[in-house]
Amino acid sequence: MPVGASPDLLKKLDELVYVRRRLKSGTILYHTGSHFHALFAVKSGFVKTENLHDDGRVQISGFYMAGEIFGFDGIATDEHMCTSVALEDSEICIIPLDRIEHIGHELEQLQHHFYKLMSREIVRDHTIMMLLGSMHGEERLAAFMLNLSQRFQLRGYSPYNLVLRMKREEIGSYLGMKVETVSRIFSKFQEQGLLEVHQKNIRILNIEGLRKLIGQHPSK
Amino acid sequence: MPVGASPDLLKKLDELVYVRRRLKSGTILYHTGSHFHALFAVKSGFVKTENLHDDGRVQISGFYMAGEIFGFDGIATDEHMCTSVALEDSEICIIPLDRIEHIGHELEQLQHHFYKLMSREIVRDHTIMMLLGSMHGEERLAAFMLNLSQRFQLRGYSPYNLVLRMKREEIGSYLGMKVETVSRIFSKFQEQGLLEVHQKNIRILNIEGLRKLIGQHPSK
DNA sequence: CGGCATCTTGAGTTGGGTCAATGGTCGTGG
DNA sequence: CCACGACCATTGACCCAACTCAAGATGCCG
Repeated sequence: MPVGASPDLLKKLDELVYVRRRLKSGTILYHTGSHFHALFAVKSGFVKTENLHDDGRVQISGFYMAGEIFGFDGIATDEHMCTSVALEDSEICIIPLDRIEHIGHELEQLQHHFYKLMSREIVRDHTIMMLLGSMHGEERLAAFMLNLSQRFQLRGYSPYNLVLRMKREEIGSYLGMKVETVSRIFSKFQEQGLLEVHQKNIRILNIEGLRKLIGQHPSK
Repeated sequence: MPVGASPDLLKKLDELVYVRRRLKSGTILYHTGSHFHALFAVKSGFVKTENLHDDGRVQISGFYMAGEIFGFDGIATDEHMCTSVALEDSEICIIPLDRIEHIGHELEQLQHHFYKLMSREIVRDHTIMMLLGSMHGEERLAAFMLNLSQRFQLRGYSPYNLVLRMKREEIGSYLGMKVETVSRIFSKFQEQGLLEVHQKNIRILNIEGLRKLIGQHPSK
């Protein structure tokens, strides 16, 4: 699920960075319809991207943490097709696409790296589609926690003590369920000794238990 | 939702095509884990891509018709992350990625075209996520029919008389619901005079009605 | 300390799943 | 040309996971 970048690539990215920018929590970086001019790399903090439907429904399509890149949605039509919002005070790097394409022209490997990044985003999306299309609530939340845990570890944080940056409602939107359901499942996981939940602080007590949960009800 | 290519691009693609290949209905073109070596353009016919979970669950992640390109899932790790299957006798073109990258090196516009194609796939996936995460069965099927209609039109077929190439079960897998539910909703749409359903032949009688259906139950 | 947002929990409802039976359609072989 | 069998689609009856509505609980910030 994570869309990350190797340290190697990150070094090269430094040459691409146009500006760094600080975002207050809640800041909208771009929204649906705004002109695409660059990709964004999360330097620190947490960002969500969400798709808004006319009738007011919202679907969160991604959460991005330090080291991850987002904004690929804007390349197709030169207009962003979703909205990105900082979930906490964050710092992001702005990477104009034409610069990638230009430097990629000289540095064939960089071009390939960017194809890989986009492909990874596609694979990640397919994972979410699998989750939304064929898993039960408990499996979805378990998969989500495991994914976060893995990404935290990748970024040098503990894979067991997570601090969620999003609220329950946002988790629900991402996983295709209502706040109440998210809350109930958290409680259930706690009763089962899988997690310890204190607000946004989650401690994973039984990671194997979470793993085994997925694929338990191969019904749906 | 569609991932297509402009006629302009298609012309350039001709230079990239390595081989054409005929596929019998049911042929697997690549499967999860197989080595990635090329992208594929549908010349004629119909192809699906599906993600398989260990426990046997299947999630169809895309349907591709003439003029559309698939296989981007393999770029991330040089291994395909899903399985592609021909839904009817089809003809496809094989486009090695290194050739794209090479020619793209000379022809900057081509490189940009490919970024656009991948971005379009990402945007399409987000649409499906929205559908799976926040729509009811009826809305999903309505959105699916409208999307197919639009793609048929784009390829020069009637947008009203559709011949489905996939079975109900596959529609269900794509839309995150069971065969029976797909069938029930088709029947309901027919009763309401929105569609005329004869097996895989669907006639759209009231396209506006279908559109209005989406966003009707902004609940979920 | 008060006010507001977020989170949790309970009770009742329902959309869509499960299971089971029936009905069509098509391809094959007698 | 018709009969058989395999596969696919439809329909009905029943059930359950997740939704809705409503009430509290908890935590955060001025």
